[in-house]
Amino acid sequence: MVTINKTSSRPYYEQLVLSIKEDILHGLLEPGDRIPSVREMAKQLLMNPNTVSKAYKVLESEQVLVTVKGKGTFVKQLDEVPRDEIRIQKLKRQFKILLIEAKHLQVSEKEISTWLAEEQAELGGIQK
Amino acid sequence: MVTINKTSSRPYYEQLVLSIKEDILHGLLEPGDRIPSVREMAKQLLMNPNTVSKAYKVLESEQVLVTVKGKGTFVKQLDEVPRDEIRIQKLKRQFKILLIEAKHLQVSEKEISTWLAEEQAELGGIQK
Amino acid sequence: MVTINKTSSRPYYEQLVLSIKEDILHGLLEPGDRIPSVREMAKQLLMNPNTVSKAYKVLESEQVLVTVKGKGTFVKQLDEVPRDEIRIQKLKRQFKILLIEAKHLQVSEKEISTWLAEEQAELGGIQK
Amino acid sequence: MVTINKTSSRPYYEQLVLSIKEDILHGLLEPGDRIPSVREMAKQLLMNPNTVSKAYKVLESEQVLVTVKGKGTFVKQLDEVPRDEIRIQKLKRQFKILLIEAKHLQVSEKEISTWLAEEQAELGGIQK
DNA sequence: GTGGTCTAGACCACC
DNA sequence: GTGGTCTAGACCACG
Repeated sequence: MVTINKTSSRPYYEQLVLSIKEDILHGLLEPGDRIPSVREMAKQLLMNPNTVSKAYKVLESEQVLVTVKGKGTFVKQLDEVPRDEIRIQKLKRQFKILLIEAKHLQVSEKEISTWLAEEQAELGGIQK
Repeated sequence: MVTINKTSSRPYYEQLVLSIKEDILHGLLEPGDRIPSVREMAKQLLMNPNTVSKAYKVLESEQVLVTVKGKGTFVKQLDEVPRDEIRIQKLKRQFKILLIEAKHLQVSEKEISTWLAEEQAELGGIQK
Repeated sequence: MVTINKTSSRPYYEQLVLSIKEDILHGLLEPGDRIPSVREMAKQLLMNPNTVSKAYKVLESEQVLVTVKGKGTFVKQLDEVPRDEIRIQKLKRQFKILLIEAKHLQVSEKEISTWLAEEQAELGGIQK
Repeated sequence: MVTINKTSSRPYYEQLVLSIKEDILHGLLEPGDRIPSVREMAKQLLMNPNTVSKAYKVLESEQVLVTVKGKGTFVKQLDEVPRDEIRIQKLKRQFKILLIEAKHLQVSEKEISTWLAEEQAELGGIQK
C-alpha cells in the first residue's frame, strides 16, 4: 500500500513515514503487525535501505513502531503512550499557517470544515 | 509588525512571507499600501537583503504583492485574482497530512475544530 | 519466574541474563540450586537454544552460574568471588551516564534518590 | 572538550551525544551558544560528517539543540520544555538494571549513594 | 535472515 | 559557508 512519489520535493523518508502512519489509521497495519524488513521495503520501493531505515527510526522515536534487532520492526499500540504536548503545540502552529495560506487562496471557512469532515471520515480508524 | 525569530528552524524568508500574509489578514496592511523597500526591510529586520528579496519574490509570484518599477512594492487586492486550484489542492493535501499527525498524537476531532475556530476568529480580517 | 518480553528492543539473551540475576536477588534462586538445562529453558521460554546458551555463557563468565559437566548448571555463592574492580568501574561510568540523562530530563536529585531507595527495598535480598 | 573513544563499543554518535550533554551540564556550553558545524566537528574528531550529523539530529529530537539550516546548530534552553515522562520511565528502568548489576558485583548501597553524591556535585550546573 | 553503525561522496536549500 | 537528503557499500550484533 506504501508508495513513494519520486518527483515530490518531500524527502522520501518523510513520505514513507506518512504513508505508514496512514496505513495504520486505515487499519491496513495493526498493532503487533510486522512491517516489511528494511531491505525488502527498499527493494520494493526502489530506494536505498538507509533511507528506509531512517524512516523506521523516525517512526520509532515517535512511538509508532518498535524495532527488535534480528527480528524486525513492529507496529505499536497507538494510545498506550502519554500525549506529547510539545509536538501537539507544533502541530497547532502548523494548522495556523495552513489557515493563513487558505485565506490567501480564497478558501472559505466552510470549505475547510468540509475538508476536515471528509478526511476525518476517511481516516477514523483506530480512535474509539 | 513583521518580526523574525532567529532561532526558529523555519527559513527566514518563509517567516517573512508568512508574517506579511498575516499582517494583511489582520488588516495591518491593506490593499494598495506600499511596503518598505528590500533595503529598508533588511535594515529593520537585521537581515541580508537577498533574503528579503527572496521573500518579496515569493509573494509576488503568489499574487500577494506587486512591484512597480521605480515606485515600490504594493499590497494587492486579495480577490482580484482567480482562485489557484492547483495550490488549493496542495493545501488540501497538507491538511490531510496534519490530520494524520493529529490522530497519531491523539488529538481529537473536537480539539482540531476548536483550534480552527479560534484561529479563524483571530484572523478573520478581510474575508467576511 | 523467568520471563522474556518478545516486544522489547533488548536482546533476548540479555533479558534472560537479567531475569536470572533478579531471581537470585529475590531469593527465588539460591546458591547451589540447579537451574533448568539449556534445552528445558529454551522449551519453556519458546526460545532458540542457542540464545539460552549464550545467556548461560555470559552468566558463567560473570561468575553467577557454574556448569558441572554431566551434572548441570548451578547458582554460585555471590560473595565467594573477589570483587571485579574493572566491571565496577564500568558500572560507575554507566551510573554517571544515567545521571546526565536524568538532568537533561529534568529529574531532580531527590527523585533519583527515591527511585534508588524503592528499588533497593524491592531487591534487598541477599545483601544485608 | 568533546572527545571520542574509538575503541569503545559505544557508537561514536552516542558518545558525541553524551559528551555534548555533559558539556552543557558543566556549563561549557550555554543556551544560545553555537556548537561547531558538522564539518568542523567531524574534522576535529576525525570522523565522518554523517556521523556527527546523526548525533546532532538525536540531540535535536531530544530538545537539546536546535538547528537552523544555513546558520548552524545551537544549544537550547534546558527547562523550557515539559518533562518527557516516557523517557523518564525508561530511565527508571535503566536505574533498576544497574542496581541489579551492582548487587551482583557486591557494590553496597552505601557505595552507590556515594557515587551519586559525587557525580551530582560534579554535574550540578544548570539546575536551579 | 534481521536491524545498527560507519564511511565516502554527490547534490540541494538556505544565508 | 551552513545543514539535509540520498546513494552505495562495508562490517557487526542478534536470532
